[in-house]
Amino acid sequence: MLTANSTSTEKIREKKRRFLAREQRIVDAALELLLEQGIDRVTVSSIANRAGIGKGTIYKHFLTKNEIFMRIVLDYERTLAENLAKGIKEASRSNPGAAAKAYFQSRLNNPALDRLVQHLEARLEAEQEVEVQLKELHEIRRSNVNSLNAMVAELMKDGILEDVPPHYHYLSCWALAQGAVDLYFNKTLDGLGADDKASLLEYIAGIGVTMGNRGQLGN
Amino acid sequence: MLTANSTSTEKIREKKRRFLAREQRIVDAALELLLEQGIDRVTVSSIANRAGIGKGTIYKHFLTKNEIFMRIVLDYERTLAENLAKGIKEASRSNPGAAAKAYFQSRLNNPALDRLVQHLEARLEAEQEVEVQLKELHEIRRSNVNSLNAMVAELMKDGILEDVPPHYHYLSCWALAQGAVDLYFNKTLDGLGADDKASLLEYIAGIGVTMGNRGQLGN
Amino acid sequence: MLTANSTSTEKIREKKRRFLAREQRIVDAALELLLEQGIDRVTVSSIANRAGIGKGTIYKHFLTKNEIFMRIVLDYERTLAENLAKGIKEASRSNPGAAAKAYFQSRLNNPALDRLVQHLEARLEAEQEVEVQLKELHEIRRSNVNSLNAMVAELMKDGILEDVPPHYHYLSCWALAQGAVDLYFNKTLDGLGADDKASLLEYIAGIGVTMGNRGQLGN
Amino acid sequence: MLTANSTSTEKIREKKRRFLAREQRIVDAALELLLEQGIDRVTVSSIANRAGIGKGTIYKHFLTKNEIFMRIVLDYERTLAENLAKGIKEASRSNPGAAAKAYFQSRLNNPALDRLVQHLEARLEAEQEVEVQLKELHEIRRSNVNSLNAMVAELMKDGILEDVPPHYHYLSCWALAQGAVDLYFNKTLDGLGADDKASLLEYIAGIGVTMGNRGQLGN
DNA sequence: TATGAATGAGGCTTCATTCAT
DNA sequence: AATGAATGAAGCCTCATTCAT
Repeated sequence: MLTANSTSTEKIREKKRRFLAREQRIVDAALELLLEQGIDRVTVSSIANRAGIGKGTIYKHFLTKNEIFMRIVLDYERTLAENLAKGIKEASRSNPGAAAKAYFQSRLNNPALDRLVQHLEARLEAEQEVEVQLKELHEIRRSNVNSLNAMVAELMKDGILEDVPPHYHYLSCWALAQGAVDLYFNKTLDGLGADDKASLLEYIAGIGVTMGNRGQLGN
Repeated sequence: MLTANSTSTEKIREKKRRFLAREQRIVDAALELLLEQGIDRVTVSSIANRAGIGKGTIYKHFLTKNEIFMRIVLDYERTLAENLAKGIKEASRSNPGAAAKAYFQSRLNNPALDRLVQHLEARLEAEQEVEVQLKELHEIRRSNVNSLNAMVAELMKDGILEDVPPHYHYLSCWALAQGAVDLYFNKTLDGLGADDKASLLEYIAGIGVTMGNRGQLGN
Repeated sequence: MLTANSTSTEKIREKKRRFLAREQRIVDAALELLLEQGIDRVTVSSIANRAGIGKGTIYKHFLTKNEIFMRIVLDYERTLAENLAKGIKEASRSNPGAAAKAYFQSRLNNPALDRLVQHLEARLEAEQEVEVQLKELHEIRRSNVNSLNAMVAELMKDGILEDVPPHYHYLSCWALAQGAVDLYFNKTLDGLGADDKASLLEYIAGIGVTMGNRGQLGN
Repeated sequence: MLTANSTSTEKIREKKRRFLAREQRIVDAALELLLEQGIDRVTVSSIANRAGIGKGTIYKHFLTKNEIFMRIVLDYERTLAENLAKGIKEASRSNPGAAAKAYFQSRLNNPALDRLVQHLEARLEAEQEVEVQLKELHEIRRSNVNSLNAMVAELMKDGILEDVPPHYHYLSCWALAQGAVDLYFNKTLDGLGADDKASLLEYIAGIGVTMGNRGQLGN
């Protein structure tokens, strides 16, 4: 009996595992295609093809095409939140820029992906069919915002940061990251070599990490 | 004959004038709709309706729908270039941030429009049908780049700016502006009041105007 | 000027005429196919093919496929209402069954069509997309009902009809007609010859015309 | 051996019993859903869910979805035939309307079901995949027809019924019942209260039971 | 010259049926 | 034997573009 039971449990688990693996395959296939061909050119059919499954199977995992896209956005935002959380933990008097650094690294690490996610979100933000997930997205961000507010308040109390409303600091940071990503893909930069591009991003990240610092001015 | 000729010339001119006026009406209508309803919801039909002309007439002015969008992008970029040119002219030892300020003002003046143009460009950059206009767009930017390079080199020679490759300066500026716009529309910020939002943008613009300044460092 | 004007007016009229003619072609094509192949087998594509037009053209005339079907139902009901109205006008002491006769003739004249319309209505009555038209349909019927109530009340006052609620009379009539149509298509009757079928319908119509009559009993 | 054998036989019987029970569960589930949601909205999946079994299992019992529907139609027709047979047995000089009464009661007892079955049959009558069952359906009806013919002939001989072809009598009856059911569900009647509706059906049934009677005429 | 009706490629989604476990 | 994940045919609808008037 015991054996039979555990076998059956295992089977169910195995099934679930495979189901989730396939779901991931769908998301991965979609992501690949989005990066390769652009949002407009990705169809449900092409995703299914790339994932090596039938078109109908996709709809066992996602209610609509937009839900797949939304999933990509949420996954990205969650990873970002994790990295940011780590950075916030490290941030301290001796290392006040840790959070900003973590944030920049996370986003500029794969600029193409970051930019894709931005554009996906822009398209999804008007679709009611993903309203729920959009709320979840904003929830994740709100939670980050709270952590950041706390951290920044601390740094300001220590005189490390300029005394402006806390969110000014990290929102500027965010803006710079966002812009850096767009910059990365701007065709006007195509004249620059890859090395030069990388240095540029580093330079910008440097601005992001120190901007608003009192330290720059003082000691 | 002379009278007749001049009359006929006038007629032709009048015709041209009206033709151009209508073309502008199309572009204006498209822009209105894009801002009101989002890129995905704007159809050629709706543009024609809003412009008060027939759908077919649009195709006397533009070969494709994307050309209308491209036109909006180009118009925007040209205005931006003009404002930047003015700023560059004003920039000097006593007012080193004039260019950056002009740039930020121009873009953050109407963030919705700036963001729209960014997204339009993102969608158009893979379309061959507007290849020519895309080149023109990059040409405008390249020309700005040259002016900026000259200006920045001057400021660096005067010790006002950090000694990094010149384009680092204005590209950072660009990135920050780009990001500020995205920030402005991020749903997570919906908690902030309009006043607070405006202050934030000002704060960011302030960073943009001074970032890279030696002054900060060297006191 | 006058000529030009009248010509232009004519042109517009001609256009409208052709537009409506095409709309009718769509409806006719749909009706043909529905009768030939059954509701389930009729697709928008097949309607377009039969009508000799493109698939997209259909959507210039109807918002959805169901609207075409609804149109057929409404057209039928309107014709029925007209015929009934004529019958009601003719109904009198000396010819009390005129309305019933008109009604039966109208419906049993083309039983296949009548049955189709019944089935179409059954399928459409749950679709919100034709809610408005459904209301219109019920409006037409309600209006018939009022006329009938008046007529029946008159006949009852004259002692020609049994003294039951007025609507009992015509609703029985309706029921019988409805049933006669179904009967006509019942495969079990396939053994009967066409002549016999026709006689049967006549017999049933006879019942319909006289049922509820006092005259039969008392004269 | 004997015991073992009988046990094995029992087991097989038990198996069959359970198999049939499940088959009935499927049919019941389908019927429930059809009545609740309408034909178009019932899917094989939903039937399986409601029956509490897997989708695949349904295909151990029925070759196609339409076969389930066909089964419902046949079951209904068989019940109807039984009730009619009882009515025919009771029909006599002193109670000539027994058959008609039985028929009306059977059909008007649950109008929703009756109407559903009509619509199911209409959809199935063109499907070859249920050709065999359709023949069976018609066979049941033909058998009824023979009994009815005999009965009506008897009543006519006794001068109770009008002297028209025998099938005229019961087919009129059928038609009226069919129509009464449709009537019951017609949205135009929604103004009537439930009581009034019931009275109406009774009135119609009354017509059905006596129509064609000589008694009416001959007083 | 301006028009807008006509077009049809192409996208998304549903669901009856199959089949490996 | 029962299951339900996978399948893909088939249908509806949109909209950029064309072209006859």
